[in-house]
Parts: sequence; structure tokens; C-alpha cells
Amino acid sequence: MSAEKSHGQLIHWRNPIADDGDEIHFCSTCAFADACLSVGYGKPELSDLHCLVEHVGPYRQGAHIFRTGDPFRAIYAVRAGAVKTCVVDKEGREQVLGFYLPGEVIGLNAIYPDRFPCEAVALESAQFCRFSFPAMSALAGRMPALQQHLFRLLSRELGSARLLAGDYSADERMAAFLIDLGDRYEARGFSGVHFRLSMARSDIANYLRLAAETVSRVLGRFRSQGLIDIEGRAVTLRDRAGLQCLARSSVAGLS
Amino acid sequence: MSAEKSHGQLIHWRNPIADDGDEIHFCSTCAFADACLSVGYGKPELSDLHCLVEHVGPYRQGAHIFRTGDPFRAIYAVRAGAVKTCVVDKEGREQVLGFYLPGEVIGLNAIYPDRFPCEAVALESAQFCRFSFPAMSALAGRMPALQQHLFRLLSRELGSARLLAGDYSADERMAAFLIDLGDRYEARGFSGVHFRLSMARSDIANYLRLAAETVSRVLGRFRSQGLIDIEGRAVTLRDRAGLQCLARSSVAGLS
DNA sequence: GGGCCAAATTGATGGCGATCAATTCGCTGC
DNA sequence: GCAGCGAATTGATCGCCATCAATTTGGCCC
Repeated sequence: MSAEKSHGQLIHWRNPIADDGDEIHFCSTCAFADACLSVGYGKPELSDLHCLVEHVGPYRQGAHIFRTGDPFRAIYAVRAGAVKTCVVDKEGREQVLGFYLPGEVIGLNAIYPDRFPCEAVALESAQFCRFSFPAMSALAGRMPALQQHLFRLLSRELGSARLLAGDYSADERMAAFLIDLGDRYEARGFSGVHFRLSMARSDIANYLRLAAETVSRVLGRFRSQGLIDIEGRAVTLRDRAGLQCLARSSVAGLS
Repeated sequence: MSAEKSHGQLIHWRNPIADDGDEIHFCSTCAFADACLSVGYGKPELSDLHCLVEHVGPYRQGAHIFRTGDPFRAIYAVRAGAVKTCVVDKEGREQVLGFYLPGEVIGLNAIYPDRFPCEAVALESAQFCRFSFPAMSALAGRMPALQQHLFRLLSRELGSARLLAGDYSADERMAAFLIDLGDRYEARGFSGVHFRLSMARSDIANYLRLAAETVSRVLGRFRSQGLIDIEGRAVTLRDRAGLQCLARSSVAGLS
């Protein structure tokens, strides 16, 4: 982040990277920032948390962070770049489960089977903080705030997974998707109205359970209706209220 | 249900109730049975777990266990009966999120928002074990096995929520649904091939994101194909392999 | 047993989005 | 700049499932 600032006006939006951490201060945009803040800097627990972190990457576009069936040892917080998780059935077709932006956590759904139930693939060059899960859950036992935090991360993801399961129209799905991405970028300190899609149209289509052609058509219609600007992968949400309205029943005012 | 018993041989299957617990022994079919076993009976932690349990109910059919927006204080394990969880949008249409059988746990998705994000409604007369969540997470801090168990319950539900989100045909959804119910009954010690649907066709339809008419047609077709027997709400899975095959790509061999 | 109402089944029709097909766009390497 | 190739867009057609409508079944109270 600090490095990017020197580039000046070439950057239209803040480059999504959650990397302002050092030995003393934890990444402020990270999903675990709250847990750290809630115990206060300088406490021994915080340094414990730092000790079990390992920075890994960069992984280049298309590289796997983990694969289906890999033994579960750690969860990963995205530091930079973006990731998709997906399952691949025996016929080789893949099904995208989710996209993860800087500051978000992947691997939580591996706790139960004790193996990763899905693949994680870098959508662009990506770096991670790797948290040993045994160490982390041991620490969580001594550190109620961290335990609470893990419960919340899991519970939250549970809520958002359920949202995807609704029987929404193509327009509703797409509107909800754009709003959701915007909200998530915003929550991490980036612009919530102007951002870059890090995934291909076909990945969006797969994630929303639509055909790629439908995604293209809906985006085109949204543009002609003045709801968004989109050029290649650069998106601007022009009419958030309008999108929000389309993305109706999305369980009004949750998360 | 007890009224049914007087009908004598009309009842072919074991009455689904997970209630063999007392002050000393925990319900053996309960979702928390494993956690108890793993620390061993008689240990002080176990009695701690028992102390924070409160038996509630019976709730009659259609009664709410909790409602959207209620402050989150506890999670509930189903002791007897069955439950559906659902959200209701502002137009009043409901969307079924899941069904819960004896031994299963509801309320885990309330941890993050700290309020219940959905309704829980008894599908038939139902009883519960109510676990105070603050007490439980405090105990989890002292009892790694319990913490682990909570993580696993959450993670597991995360996995199953994702399954529902796939773009499956009506046949695939229905087959997967029947197999899943059978597996779950079996996991709790009941028959996995012969059981009673505790929910209405319209609830199944809503849950599977199909029209009630489609559910009716698919079940009829399954019957004429010899895959199942169904009469009213009594189901027998005649050809599990056939159903399993229909329910294909359901992320082969997870959960 | 009879009447009432909701649930379930069965049939006829239509719409949304998938699929197939044809360009066009945009990036990469030479 | 141009060839080459995959991604994205745009158009035409088809099929699954929702919707509307009509019975039929089953549960419940009198």
C-alpha cells in the first residue's frame, strides 16, 4: 500500500493489497485485525498470533494454493491478489464456490473433513498469511477473543453461502454480486464503487450458476440502463440504490 | 406421535427421538455426544456441559423456536421432532434454508450477526436441548475437544450449504435430498431407507428451489421408475445406488 | 358419515435462460 | 504491424421448469 502511494495519479483506485503489517503491527485490513485490536497491541497473545503466521507466495495466476483432498493444516488470509475456490466433479467440470479478496480468509470449510474439500486457485498474482490451524485453535483456547473471532468468521461465511442458494433471476444474482463485491472492497478500505473484477466472465457465470453469455447480456443491459459502467474488467457502480433494489429479497438487511 | 403408537403395527420405523439422556448420560444420538465421549464420562467438564443445558419444549407444529432478529443467546439441539429454518423477505415470501432432525443443531449461523438471521419453525411437535452460547464458548476455551467440536459443526454446515448452491436439475436435487435425509437418519441410528418426511411437499419444493408441482411430478416419476416407494409422507428408498447416481456431481464423496 | 379446507396430484401453456453458432475484441508473441 | 488464439459479445433456437388451472386426496371437526 505504502509503495503504491508514490505512483501518484496513475492509480485510479487503490490497489487491493492488505499488507501494512510488520513485526509489531498487524495488517490493518486483515480479517484478524479485529481479533488483535480487541486484545490490544503489545500483549503477549498478540505476538503469539504473529508467531504462528507465515507469509507465503507470491502465487502466479492460475496456481493452486491447495487442492481437493490435501490434508488440512492451515487457513490462509489473502494479503494481495484474489482467489477463487472451486470443486471439480469427476467429469472434470468445475464449480466455483467463492471469490476471496485481500483481507479475507480461505480454508475454513476444511476443518470438518480435515481435508480441503475444494481447490483454491489464484486469479492474479497473490500472497497469503498462512496460519497453522492446530496452533491457532490452541491459542484460541487461551484467547477468548480469537476463539470468538473464528466462530464469527465461520458463522458469517455460513450466512453468505446460504444467500447464494436462493432461486434468484439472472438480474438479481448479478446485481447482488456487484453490490457484494463493492461492499467487501469497501469493508477493506478500497473504493466500493470503482474496482476491477479479478475474475473472468466465465468464472462469474459459473459462480452465479448462469451461462457466460447470460452474464455478458445482463452486464450489457445494466450498462445501457445506466446502473453501471463497465469496460473490460473495470467496473463502476453508478446507481447503487438501483442495484440494491434489483438485488431485493437478498434477505433484507443481513450481514 | 405418541398418539400414533396406539395404532399398533401401523408404525414400521423407529420413532425419531434422540432422548436417552439423563443427569449422568448424555443423549447418545446428540450432536454433542462425540464431544462428551472424547473427554470421557465422569470428568468434571462433562458435568459442566450438562449444567449449561436446558431442556425446552415441547413446541407444537408451526410454533417458532426463534425468530429473525431475536438476540442470539443459545444454540439448540433437536431432541425430538423436526425443524425447518427459513427467512422471510419483506414481501412475506419465505425461503426454507434447511431441515433439522433429532440430534442436529440449529442456531450456529447466528453467531456472527449476534442475532438470529432466520426463523426456526417446528414441523411437528418438537423438543430441544438449549445450550447457552456464552457459557458454551467459555467452556470451549477450557475444553479443547468441545472447541474443536463446535468448529467442526460449523465447518460441516458450511460444506452442506455450498452443496445446495449448485445448478442441478430437478431430478438431481430431489435424489440428493432423499439420499441426504436417509444418510442423516442413519447417522442418528434410525433407518436410512424407510422414514417419514416431516415436512410438506411445498417445504421440500421451497428448500430445493422448485415448484411444488415439480416436486410432485419428480417423486411420481421416481416411484414409477422403481427408485422409491412413497405414500403420503412415508418414503422407502428402493434403489439407493440409482438415486446416488442421479445425484451425481454432488461434489463426489464429500461429507 | 358428511362437509370443509388445505395439501397433493395431474394437465396445458409460456418464459427465462441454456445452448449452439457467428463475429468481434483484446492480449501475446513474433 | 500482423498472425494467432482465447475471451467476450451478440444473435437464433430449444428445453426445462414455473405458472395457471382443474381435480383428487387426505385430515379434521361437527
